[in-house]
Formats: sequence, C-alpha cells, structure tokens
Amino acid sequence: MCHYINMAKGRPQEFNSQVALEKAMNLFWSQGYEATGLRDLLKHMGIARQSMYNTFGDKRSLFLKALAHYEKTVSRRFLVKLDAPGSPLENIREALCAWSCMETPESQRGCFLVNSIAEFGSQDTEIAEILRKHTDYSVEMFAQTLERAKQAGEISFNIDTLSIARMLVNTGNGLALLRKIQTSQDVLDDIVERSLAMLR
Amino acid sequence: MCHYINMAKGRPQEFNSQVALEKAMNLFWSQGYEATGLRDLLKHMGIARQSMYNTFGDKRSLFLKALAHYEKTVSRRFLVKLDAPGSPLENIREALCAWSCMETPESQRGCFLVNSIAEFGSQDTEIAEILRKHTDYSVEMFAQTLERAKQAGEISFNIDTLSIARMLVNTGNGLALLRKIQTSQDVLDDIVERSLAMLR
DNA sequence: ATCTTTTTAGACCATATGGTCTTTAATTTA
DNA sequence: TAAATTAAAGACCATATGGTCTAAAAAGAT
Repeated sequence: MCHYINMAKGRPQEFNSQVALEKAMNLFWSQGYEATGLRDLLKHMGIARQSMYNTFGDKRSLFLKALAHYEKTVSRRFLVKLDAPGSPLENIREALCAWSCMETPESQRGCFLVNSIAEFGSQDTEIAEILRKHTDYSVEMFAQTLERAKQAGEISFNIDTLSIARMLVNTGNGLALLRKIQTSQDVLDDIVERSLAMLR
Repeated sequence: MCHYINMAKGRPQEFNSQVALEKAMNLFWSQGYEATGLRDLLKHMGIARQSMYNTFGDKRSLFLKALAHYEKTVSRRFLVKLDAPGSPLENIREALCAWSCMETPESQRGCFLVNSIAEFGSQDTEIAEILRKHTDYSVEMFAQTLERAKQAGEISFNIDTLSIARMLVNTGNGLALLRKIQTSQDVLDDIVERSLAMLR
C-alpha cells in the first residue's frame, strides 16, 4: 500500500502542465480563440490530443485557464510595479510605460485580455464577466496607488482617484490596441505622458 | 442593339447590394470574422451563395467591403459631428459622448474597427494598414477641430493639438472596449469628462 | 420566338473542425 | 512478476468549413 499522499500511480506525465498551458496561452494571445485550431494548439503545446483533454478539459476550458494564467503572470508583472517602494506617481509612470512598450516590434500581439474583450465581450457572458472583474481589479490597483500619491503629497487632495484610475486603465487598453497596428513607440509614449500630465 | 449605357442584360438582381452589404457588416461587427460562417452570413444577407461570390468576391473581400462600409457610414456619422457649426470644443464633447453611448444596452458590440484591430492587427498586414489609416484620419479630424477651438479662444495656444487628438482617439478606442463588457454609462461618461477636463 | 446573359438555388467537394475511442507503452503497487 | 493505473499516439467520427459547379429560371436583345 502507498503511504504517501499524491503519490503518482501509472505512467507519469511526460510534459509539464504549466509549460504546456503557457504555450497555449501564447498561441491564443497571438491568434485569438476562433482562429486557433486544435491541431495547431497541440503542436505548439507539444502534447498529445488526449493529454490535453485529460489535463485541461476541452478547448474552451483550456482557453479559460490560459486567460487566468495570463492574469496571474503577464498582467500581474505590470500591476505589481504599482506597489514598488518609492514614489507612487513614478510607479504609475513606469507601469504605463512598460505597458506601452510591452513587446518587441516583431510580435505586437497586444494584450490578451483586451483581445479577448474584443472577441468575446458582447457574445459570451461568462468570459465578459471574467474580463470585467479583471478590469475592475486593475482600476482598484491604480486607485490605491493614486491614494498613496495623494498621502505623499504628489498629487492634489482634490483629485478623484477612482475616476482618474478608470481613465488610466482605459488609456492602457487603448494603448494595447494601438500597439497592434504598429503605432510608433514615440506616439505611444506621448499618449502616456499626456495622460499623466493631468495629474500635475 | 442596346443604345443605353449600363443597361441590364439577363436576369435582374433580386437583392440590393448595399442592403446586403449592410447586413453582412452587422454580422461581422457582432461576431467577428472567424466566428462568422458563410451559411450564417448568407442567411442574414438573404441572398444566394453564388450571388455573394458574384457580387463581392469571397468571404475576405466581403469583409473588407463591410469594413469600408462601416467607415463610410457608422464611423463617419460620429466624425462629422466635429465639423458641425458652433463651438468646436462642444463638438468634441458631443462626438465623444455619442461614441460612449453608441448603442442600446442589448447589443453592445463595440466598434467594428476596434474589434478588427484586436482580431487582425498583428497578424494581417493589409487589414492592419487599413485600420492604421483610419485611426490616423480620426486623429487628423480631432486635431483640426482642436485647432479651430484654439483659434476660437476656447483652449490655450500652448496646447499641442496633434498630441491631444491622439490621446482623445485612444480614449475613444478604450471606451469601445469597455462598452463590450457592460460597463455602466455613468462610468463611460465620467471617462469622457475626465479626458475633456485636461483641455481647460 | 429564339438566343444570350445573368441570377438563383442548392448539390457537391476537398478539407478542417472539435471531440472520442482504441491500442500500446510506461510506471507503481502488491 | 502480475495486476492496476495512467499517459501517449493517432485512428476515427460526425459535422462544419469556404468554395465551385450545375441546372433551371428570368429577363433583355434581336
């Protein structure tokens, strides 16, 4: 009898689920859900068809898990910049700047969440809800940072932090779109500066 | 012999090409390109399969014509508000407000151009170019309106109209996304007001 | 009335789709 | 070593895809 908890029985997995999920995320991010066929997906993930169904459920479940993975990794990497020590206002600038030059010129696939809003938003209530919640969370993070900037005397006490936070997130979403049509870095940076200017 | 130019020979078309194109545009707008099947499309257009191929080419050509039709009709309806007589600054507000409450709550399909940027942007250079040009055109229209506002003394002479125009269009694109995830009208209006506030 | 031209309807086609099933291989438990 | 369990590979399936082809219908030209 086995005395260990979660001891593997049967043939062990030859792939790492997290790595496979990351690869699926990257393909969905580049191509969207509908444009990504199962065969393409499996080839990029480097796993067998049945392994995908066993591990992730079906194509839609895999997509939802890929979205969640994006939130936990890529999106998070930018939001945590807001919590860095030092000037809250400077953190906001850094987060937005990183956002506006997120990728190399070769792979301007924008933001997976923004792409998904456009693909599913009005058609799929479950996915729309996930994306709405993430947007609200981002707004909350920006609002908290603005509140800290206010306490630190970097911005006026009159500023409505929630309102400004919403505007900044909206600007970030717009930037993710502009990146996809090869807008120059100068123009993106200018939009960031212009949005930050209103805080002074 | 026929003495008239463009005299119809053979059996006449039973459908109106413009009406059929408009219906195709509406379905592509709601569902995107990949998610819209040919049978769906033909059913909504109310025409026969061969009629579509004769009149519009193929699915992709139909999509490109639907995009152009959107530019000429829906998008234009908002941009012309900028050229209305009266206060240029008030025109900008009206255009952005109309943009933020473009549709009924039942069919929040966003902006066809924004949706298309997300679906094709980094993957299809031809479509990306079309969308980039339209974006540039929108920016140009806003910049001209801001220039008139400057001449009318509504905004400061120091304002960089091109830079602000880019920021406003970026904000508009963001709003089109937020509409798709059922963001409340109050929040959208607040973002518009916040963006206009920086002009004062 | 006959010939042409064009439209319409839908059968048809090769291929691609997401998903399931079967077989074989690899490993643990007993 | 035998039984049990799980993974991998890919055959297989029903259906859907975009696109073409055929045939009949509807109009004008002569």
